[in-house]
Amino acid sequence: MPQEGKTQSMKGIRQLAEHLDISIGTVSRALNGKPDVNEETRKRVLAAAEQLGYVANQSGRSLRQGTTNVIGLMIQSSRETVENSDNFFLTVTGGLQSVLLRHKLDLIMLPCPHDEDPYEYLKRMVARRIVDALIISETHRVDKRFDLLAKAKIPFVALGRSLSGTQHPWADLDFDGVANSAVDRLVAHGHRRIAISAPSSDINLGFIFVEGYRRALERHGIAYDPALVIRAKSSEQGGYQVADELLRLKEKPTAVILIYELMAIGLYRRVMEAGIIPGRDIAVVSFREAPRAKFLQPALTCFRTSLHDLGVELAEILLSGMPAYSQEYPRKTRQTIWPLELIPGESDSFQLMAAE
Amino acid sequence: MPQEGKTQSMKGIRQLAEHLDISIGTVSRALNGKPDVNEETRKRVLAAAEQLGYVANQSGRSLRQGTTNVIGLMIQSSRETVENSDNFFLTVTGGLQSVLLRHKLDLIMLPCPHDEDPYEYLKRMVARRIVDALIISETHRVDKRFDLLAKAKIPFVALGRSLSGTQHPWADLDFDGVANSAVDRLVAHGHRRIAISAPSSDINLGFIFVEGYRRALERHGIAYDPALVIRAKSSEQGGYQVADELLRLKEKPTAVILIYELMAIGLYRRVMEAGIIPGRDIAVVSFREAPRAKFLQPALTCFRTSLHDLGVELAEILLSGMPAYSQEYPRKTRQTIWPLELIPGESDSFQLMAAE
DNA sequence: ACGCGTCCCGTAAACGTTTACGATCCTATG
DNA sequence: CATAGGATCGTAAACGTTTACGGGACGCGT
Repeated sequence: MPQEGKTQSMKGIRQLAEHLDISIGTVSRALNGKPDVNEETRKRVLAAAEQLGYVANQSGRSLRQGTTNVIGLMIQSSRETVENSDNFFLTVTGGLQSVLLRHKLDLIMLPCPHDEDPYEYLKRMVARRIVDALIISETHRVDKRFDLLAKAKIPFVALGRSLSGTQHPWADLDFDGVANSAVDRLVAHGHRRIAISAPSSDINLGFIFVEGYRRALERHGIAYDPALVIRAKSSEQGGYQVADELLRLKEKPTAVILIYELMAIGLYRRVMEAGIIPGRDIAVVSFREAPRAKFLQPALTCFRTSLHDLGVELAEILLSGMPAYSQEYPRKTRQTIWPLELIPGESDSFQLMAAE
Repeated sequence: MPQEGKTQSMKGIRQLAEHLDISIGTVSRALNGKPDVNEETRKRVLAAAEQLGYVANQSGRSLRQGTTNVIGLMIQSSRETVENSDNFFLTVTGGLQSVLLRHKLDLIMLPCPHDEDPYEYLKRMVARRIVDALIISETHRVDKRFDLLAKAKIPFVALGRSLSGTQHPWADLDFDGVANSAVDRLVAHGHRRIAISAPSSDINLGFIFVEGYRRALERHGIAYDPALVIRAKSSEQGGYQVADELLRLKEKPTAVILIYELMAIGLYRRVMEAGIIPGRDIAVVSFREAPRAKFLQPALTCFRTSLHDLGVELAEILLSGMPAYSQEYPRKTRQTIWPLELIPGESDSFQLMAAE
């Protein structure tokens, strides 16, 4: 056999078949691991495919079997959510891929433009049938996207819970737990007047975080004071602003809970401008652990989680909802509250004196 | 005609055709704006498609015309590059989409997993024929991906220049210019001993940045001292480390150029620990303008650019290389060095005394 | 009456796969 | 020997589009 055609055109499975002098059907079966094919011919086919660099045309395959083998992760680019910063999504993506790739499922990210309605964007993507299933993020408290996906019968999982009527699968960080642990810890250190910062309560995260905080206070018999809830952006400036507003209060808090560790930089600065030293005069606890949290002085007490593993969890929830994979990923519950672990620093390690 | 079937199955263009009692070919032509169709029937078809929610199946269309109408933006998730932080990619993506969407081209992001070779990943994506064209980022100084794409004849543009033999299209931030302007400005303020921080010179950015710096010094008749080039990570810790290394030098620099504004936070802290005050005892200039740059004290002198517009530029370069769009985006040159603008702060605003 | 051009539309063939079905060969069993 | 049945393979029909091609209807000029 002549050794020509190393990198020739390779039009498709048909050429591969006649190069091997085998029927096109057998080649397809060989490539896809179907049973009705001699092991030796399968070897030959795979070898030839490798050598000629043949890869099945995705369009043809999709058209025939109605499936694309692509999973979409829809993201927005609003700056309001804490998740946007850093490489939150890329880390989660890593976890997602680590399980999806095992099933030859490719992950793509679908970035919804600023100026387009996420609902309309999603509708287009769904209609185009470019993905088999979806992961949607930055869910709002009421989010039409759930109904759309349910009606279109396309499997999905949400990164972030919602209050939608239909029970849909989701995984979400345990912001409730974070707020609880933070309050518990601060109360144990003697604090009674604890402030919190959070994004707008329209964003689900903002709602849940403050709810957890409120209930934790209640549990400790501390009155909930709306003045201690500061809505701010999740940035250094946001932190600065939080400190600024807190300093204006008549009864100043002795502790503050932040939603994003970058805010601590601004908060530290602002309170120090006022002669107040974090970790001595005011306690600070923050979601979410990042290298810079330990870099601050005093080191920030914060909450850690593995976003990679959260991605794994999301992928498993998603696959459990796809008929082709559901027996491989059986599940009792398809809603996960993802735990976080408190990493003690020195920003809240002092004990408050008895006197209020 | 019965008003049923508002949200019925809608199998495809065939159903739409027989619902309208028109041939399938005409429907297709009507939808795609082809000439050979009566304007009135076109109206009818469009109305019916809208009402029934019909959208062409992408697989079928792709199969037939060999094009997917999807553009891919390949990204990695290495933390070594400055571009990874913040929402660099999301901002560029916005610019890309603003022009691509006008041509009904959808943009998807292709995240290459940590543990996969970018070259192999790209090969898979190309072979799958999931995108018509590609934007690749985080290019290395020698990058096999260019040859792969050239051989596969798939249009692409690189975000970041390279030294590949084949002349490929790219757009890149003007790091050379940044280094030049920074040096010029610092020299004008009386500095002669100027340090610089950059990522590894394997990354193209690291190479170019330092090269620009070296040539600028030369131009001013200042000797290039390798001890003043600090390779560090683009993070707070990196900035801290840079300061740390600089403080160890016998002849300490009076100014430092950073590659990433977040590094300034760490650098500020470290030098202040040593009793050195930024903006008074040492000048700091940094790429790249971000909200936090103005938030620092003293406010950081840095370089600004519109990443959105960079995305627009990238998209136009890309389209100019695609036969179907090239007449709409004629171009003389398909390589762009994207300018940045210096935003003066107070971190380098002092004049150095004559004595060295 | 005839030819010709224009406008619109229907027909059918492709695009590259997968897969149901049937055909062939071979072996084992009665 | 006859038959059953498993192993392996070839054939052809789908999947939903787009588009080249041809044809009918009509108007207009000769």
